[in-house]
Amino acid sequence: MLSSLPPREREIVDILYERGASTVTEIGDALSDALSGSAIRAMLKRLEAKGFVAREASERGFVYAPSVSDKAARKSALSQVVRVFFNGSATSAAAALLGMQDEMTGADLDELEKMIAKARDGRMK
Amino acid sequence: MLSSLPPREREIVDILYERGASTVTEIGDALSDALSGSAIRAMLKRLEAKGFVAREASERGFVYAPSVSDKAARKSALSQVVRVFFNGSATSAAAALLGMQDEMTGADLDELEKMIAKARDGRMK
DNA sequence: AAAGATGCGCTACAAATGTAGCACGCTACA
DNA sequence: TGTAGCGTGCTACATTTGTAGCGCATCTTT
Repeated sequence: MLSSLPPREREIVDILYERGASTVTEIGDALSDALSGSAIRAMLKRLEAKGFVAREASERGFVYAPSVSDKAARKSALSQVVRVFFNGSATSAAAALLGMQDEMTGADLDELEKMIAKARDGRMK
Repeated sequence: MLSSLPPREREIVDILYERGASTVTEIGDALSDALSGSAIRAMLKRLEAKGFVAREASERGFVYAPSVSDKAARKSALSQVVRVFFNGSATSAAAALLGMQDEMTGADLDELEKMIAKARDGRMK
């Protein structure tokens, strides 16, 4: 599980999920505080050993990417938050999301409504 | 920030948010793998030093609780996930929540719709 | 081809984390 | 009234993290 990673390693995989496959240099730029390249590489090596990231050679050196699918990682992260902070209620979580209005446009709301309708359809079998 | 905690400490504060104020023994029970009481106490001590938990004496010994408000913690956790996994789109995140249907009842969906309507009202000022 | 840049993988090491053991004080109850 | 049980606070120690430095290839650029 992602949440079982130490802070720095965690930060790095987060960056990887956030911006997709990246090189060491790119990761360095995205990092909250500047680290030496070798430090980053050492982290990545551990992450690789633990099976959280995979790397692939390319022109500009190695590019690193999370080895757990975005989908799975999302789901895991979400259920984690739902369980810990919302007493297991996905609804409450969604409601809280709604509350963060600044991050939601009117169009977003429309779309969400559609999804609800759809979910409702799916549910009545 | 919570996410900057090492795995075990993280697990402990999660437990605290999940079940509210708890004693060392209760935390021990909730832990994924059994730890000695003193180990847990050492963790809590560090957490306390870092300002993440506060303790209060009571009949049955000390009870520990998160010192960051649930509300703030929720918000922080949520934006974290939204940023990392949903490209900053709260909507997408909410949609994903919808997708986890097993965790949503029909009544939940109704309620959500109401909240959307409300959010829409709030937005057109 | 000399002289910089890059990018890479060690190795090394300080600091933080994870955990247990010990000794102490306060019940409770045989 | 001693002894068995908790809950507590050290202290100590093994492991894991976090980070930098060095030396080696490449790739550029004169």
